[in-house]
Amino acid sequence: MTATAEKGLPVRKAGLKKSEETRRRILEAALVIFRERGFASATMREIATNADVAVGAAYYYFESKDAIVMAFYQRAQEEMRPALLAALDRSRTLEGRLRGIVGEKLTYFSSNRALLGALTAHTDPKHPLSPFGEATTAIREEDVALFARAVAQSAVKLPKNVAPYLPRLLWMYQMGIILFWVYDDSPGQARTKTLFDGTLKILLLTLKLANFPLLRPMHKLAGELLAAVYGDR
Amino acid sequence: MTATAEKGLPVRKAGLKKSEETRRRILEAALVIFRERGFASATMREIATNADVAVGAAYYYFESKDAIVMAFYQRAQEEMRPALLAALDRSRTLEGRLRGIVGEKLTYFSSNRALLGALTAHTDPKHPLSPFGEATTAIREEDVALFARAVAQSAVKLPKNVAPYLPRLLWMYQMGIILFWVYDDSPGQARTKTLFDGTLKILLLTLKLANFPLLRPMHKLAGELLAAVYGDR
DNA sequence: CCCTCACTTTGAACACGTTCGAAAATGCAA
DNA sequence: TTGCATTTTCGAACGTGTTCAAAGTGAGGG
Repeated sequence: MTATAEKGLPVRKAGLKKSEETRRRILEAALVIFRERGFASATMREIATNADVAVGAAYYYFESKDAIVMAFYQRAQEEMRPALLAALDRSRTLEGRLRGIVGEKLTYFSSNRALLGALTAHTDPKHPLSPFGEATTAIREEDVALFARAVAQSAVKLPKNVAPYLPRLLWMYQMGIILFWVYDDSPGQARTKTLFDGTLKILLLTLKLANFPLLRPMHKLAGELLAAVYGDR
Repeated sequence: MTATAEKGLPVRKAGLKKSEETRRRILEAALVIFRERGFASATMREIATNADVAVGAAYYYFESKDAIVMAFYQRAQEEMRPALLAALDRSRTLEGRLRGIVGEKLTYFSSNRALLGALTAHTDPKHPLSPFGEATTAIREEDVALFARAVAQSAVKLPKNVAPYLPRLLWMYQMGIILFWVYDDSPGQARTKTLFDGTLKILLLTLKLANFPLLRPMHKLAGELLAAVYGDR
């Protein structure tokens, strides 16, 4: 080890203004190029050049090229927060709230659809950009909490053994919709709208039907399965 | 363009024995290293060295590092074919057949779980290794046909509007199970077994319940949705 | 025997993401 | 101001996947 700073986490004393400016400039330069020519074909050298720094500087502020996308994602999470919370207030029904959440997200990301692809591209939980990995735990949990609130005061009554998993299941569902959207080539991503409308109806119908006695064996199975796979947390 | 051969597709005259031997040697060397240290950290130079050729030769036989994994996948498909067909004959019930198919696959890949991860890691249909992409169309369609046969003479009766999609849905389901298995850290991948058993029960129960009049609105929704999303093919 | 021509093999070279030692800039206490 | 530690910047260098012009190989025809 040398005298170099350890992780790009300045010790916060003075001069934090200027360095934040630089970090911001690099991020912005990167996003412009990402949007223009895609994540893969963007070059760290080019990003650095456009931000008027040397490559090394880019790596002083961002651990890796992936980390830049991650920073974009984190910023998105912060910027979307108010709109998402507002969406919860706008409607009391689960349907309205889910429409609100997913709608807000797709709107927010609409000009960055390809870039979002860099995030959804990795299934492997060990990959730093995977939506299922450790690196994204914080964001994911905040999101799950949002769905928990969406469910909380709405009129959905579920069997006790599946209810605790509903927020996580809804998060998964939302993830699927977004994933589909990212790779949806239809004009205006019309197919995603169809998919969302259709699956949402089915979802709500399923929740309603869940209380019929006929489906009791189903609850039991589902509850046991969820407990086993998710563990106890 | 030079006098170089165009695509690694020899014109078949003489000497095809030797070149196939070389191709095989490269593939084998690569697989050994992939299994030992994973796909990512394996090096084309190392693969070439272990196969007693120069890097260039490796690229003469395989378009890319990814293409080597693809070759592994194609070989797997061929080698598994008899066992999969046998599994269909072994049982007449859908449950038995699904268990057979998934069981055979997981058994076959058990010594290459990490390597399979290189294939399942990519969601993006444009990625050459994505299970959903064009590059894997042939393999995917053969697989879907297998599920079609599995459904064909079994006793499942489904509403006419969803039945045509069942093979593709089952393929998706299987894909999900395999994906879970690839990243399943539990000892002996026990969680995957739990997941498979549980979801399979739910799946079969759903198919049974599908004929109850109560669920008619569900069929309608599902049928319309599937038609819209899958298109007409 | 040697020439031809397609097939095969070679390894230097390229662009990429990333690392790192060192220098420059900055901030602060004396 | 000076001296010193910390933060920031730099860019050459490394290992990677991949490309490509050049050279090697060998079977069949002259």
